[in-house]
Amino acid sequence: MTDFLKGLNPVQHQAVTTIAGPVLVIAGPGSGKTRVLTFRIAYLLSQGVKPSSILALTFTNKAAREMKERIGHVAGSNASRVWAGTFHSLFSRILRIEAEEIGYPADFTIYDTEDSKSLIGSIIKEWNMDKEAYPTNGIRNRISSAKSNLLTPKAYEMNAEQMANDAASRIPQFYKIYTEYVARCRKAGAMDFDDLLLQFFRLLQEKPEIAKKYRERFQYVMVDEFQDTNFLQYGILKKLTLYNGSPRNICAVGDDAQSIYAFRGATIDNILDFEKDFAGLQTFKLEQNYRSTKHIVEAANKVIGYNKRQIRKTIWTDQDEGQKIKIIKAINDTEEGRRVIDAIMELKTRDHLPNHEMAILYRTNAQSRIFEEHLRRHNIPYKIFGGQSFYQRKEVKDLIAYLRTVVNYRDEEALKRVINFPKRGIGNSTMSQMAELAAAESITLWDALVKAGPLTRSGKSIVKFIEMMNGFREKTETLNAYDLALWVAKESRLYDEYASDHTIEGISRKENIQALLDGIQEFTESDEEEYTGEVKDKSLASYLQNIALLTDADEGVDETDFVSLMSVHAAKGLEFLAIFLVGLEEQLFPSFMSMNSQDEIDEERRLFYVAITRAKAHLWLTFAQSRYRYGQMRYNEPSRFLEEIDTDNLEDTGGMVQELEAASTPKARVGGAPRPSVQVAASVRAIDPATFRPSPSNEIEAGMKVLHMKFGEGEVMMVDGARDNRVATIFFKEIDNPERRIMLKFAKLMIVE
DNA sequence: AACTGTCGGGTTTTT
DNA sequence: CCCGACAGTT
Repeated sequence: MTDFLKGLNPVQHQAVTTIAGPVLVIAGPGSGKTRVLTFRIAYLLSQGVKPSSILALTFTNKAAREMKERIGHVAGSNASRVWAGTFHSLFSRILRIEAEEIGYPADFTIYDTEDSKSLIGSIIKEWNMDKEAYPTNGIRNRISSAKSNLLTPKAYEMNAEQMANDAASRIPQFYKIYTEYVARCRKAGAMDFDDLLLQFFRLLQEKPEIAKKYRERFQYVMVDEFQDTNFLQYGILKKLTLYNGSPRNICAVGDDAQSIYAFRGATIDNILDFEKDFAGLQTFKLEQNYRSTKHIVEAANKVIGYNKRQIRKTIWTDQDEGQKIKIIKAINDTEEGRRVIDAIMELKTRDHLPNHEMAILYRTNAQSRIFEEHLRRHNIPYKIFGGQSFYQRKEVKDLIAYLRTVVNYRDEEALKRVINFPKRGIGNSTMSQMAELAAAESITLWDALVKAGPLTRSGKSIVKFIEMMNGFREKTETLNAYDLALWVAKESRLYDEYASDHTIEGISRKENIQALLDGIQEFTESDEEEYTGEVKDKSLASYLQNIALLTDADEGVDETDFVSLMSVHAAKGLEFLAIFLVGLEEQLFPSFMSMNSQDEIDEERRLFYVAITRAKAHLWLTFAQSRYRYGQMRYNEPSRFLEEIDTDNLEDTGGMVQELEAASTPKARVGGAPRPSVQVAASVRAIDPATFRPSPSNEIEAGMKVLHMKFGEGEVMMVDGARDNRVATIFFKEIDNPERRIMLKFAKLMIVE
């Protein structure tokens, strides 16, 4: 019955079979984390736990799907009835049932980021506020973070610290926008992404009998990637598992070293608080890495050692040394692409690696283009994950907006999107009037349109539009989701609008509309809920709520053997035989947006750690000396993270190792003697990256005092070599082995005097 | 109301 | 470079 446990190592075994009470599993990369999670569920099932009383929360749909599939392998058909899915998807499903309890319609719509920004933009415009001072993006982030910290608009206004902060940031009106935003979402019968968590929290908080229902139902709660949970998500977990008489069966799995969503409010404080909140917590550390070879594991350990705050653990492997990590230095971004594809071709022909064992990872999605071009040129099948998802394309959103308006006439953002597309003579000035009317009479935008009637020239168009939409609404009674969507696409003239466009873009738009319709049809035909295994609600409203949470278009790829291209964030949790981590340059990785504090740099470093630990056997690190950015050629230095890898783990090709060594390690050692490890003494005072401005290398001369980010203050003893090859001997008094030879081309030094 | 051209700004990671 | 916002024109 529990034969499947045999393949586990002792710690894994304990983590799987300790099912009573709170459990924390700290799981290093490649340590069999997913295995532990899935086996744990299988073990619960084997012990007679009902599948529907297990709640398994993940962060991505992909992770959830994979988990269910793997439970299926171990536990059979029971697996499909386990509630396994993302926080957002599972809670939205519950909210759909319970929404009316907290004043939302069951057919509430979900505002995506674009809708939220658009709504904030409208508010700022309607109130004639300065949009320089109140940028929609920043306001949205602030609202999101307020919600994630359980600060309601009222609590926000009462919070002196927040208000002082806003005053100092010259956005004293922020709380008013926040208040209005929340009111407008409510009026529109809409929840944004954060609401899916926040409203569920409120439900548990304010409705004891409902809280009781879900507490009784979810006897076993499991959370994957616990390091990425925010305050609100942890709050929900506590609501579900901490109450009088609770069995407190909660199991959190995570790795502080892989926390990469701090920018979104995730905090590893949750891991630290977990111990305090759940007395008797049992902690298991999975430290053996089964994924990668020694060179990769050693490099990863070395790099992450530069981070300050972390939970102590030792990741080790008993695998072979394996191949050393290869570095590619390219002249520019085009050459970087070419050389990565050359390496891919070599892996294919010489090592016979299939495409699906190779991935190109980058910091920003925008970097994918060049690799795409080269792959296409070589006829290598590839798939890009992330980036603009199918459901975010204009034409797809247009049709969805029609459907949203049909389902929920209060949905203001959807209404604004469709009212004059295709053009029907209802322009901006009319809509501004309507918005004013709606505000003045406290009615919805839709009701304002109805009320306006045929008073002006545009009024006739409005009446026609309303009649059309009402016609659609009546059809919901008789048509299924697919037939209705088809009817709407045709009747609204949206389909014709795209079909009459014969440019390449237009054709692809039409195809996307078609693909969306196909997707709706598929939805109406399958019977089981993907994440809960329950009988599916096939209404149009249910469909819309479903797709609002999808990011990757799960379009079936014709090819099954493709090279994967994705951001490092998207790669979390995955593994490949060969990884190409590209664009390793200062400003890009670490990103210039995240160089303002030590904490931000540390998060970038964790991201780098996540990236390199995806590789099982082959790892390439590449950088370009120049690349196009905002239409201009930019020159960047190699990423600091390259210097942080021990040169012993790097393959010596093209002189790269010497260059990096010169940049960051002591003078060349003799023969094969063990080299002193590059330990930075703890006494080096922290240098604030914000004020650190490297001086041009050609200005550095003997006798100067300089600052180095890692080594602190130093005195230049001498400089030898010429132009590009100038090497300085510098005495850094704050570190062990104070005398360092540094290749000026690579080092970042700031002249002090 | 709709279309056209110009200007200036931003520019990360994701449910 | 690639958007979107805006002003000016039809």
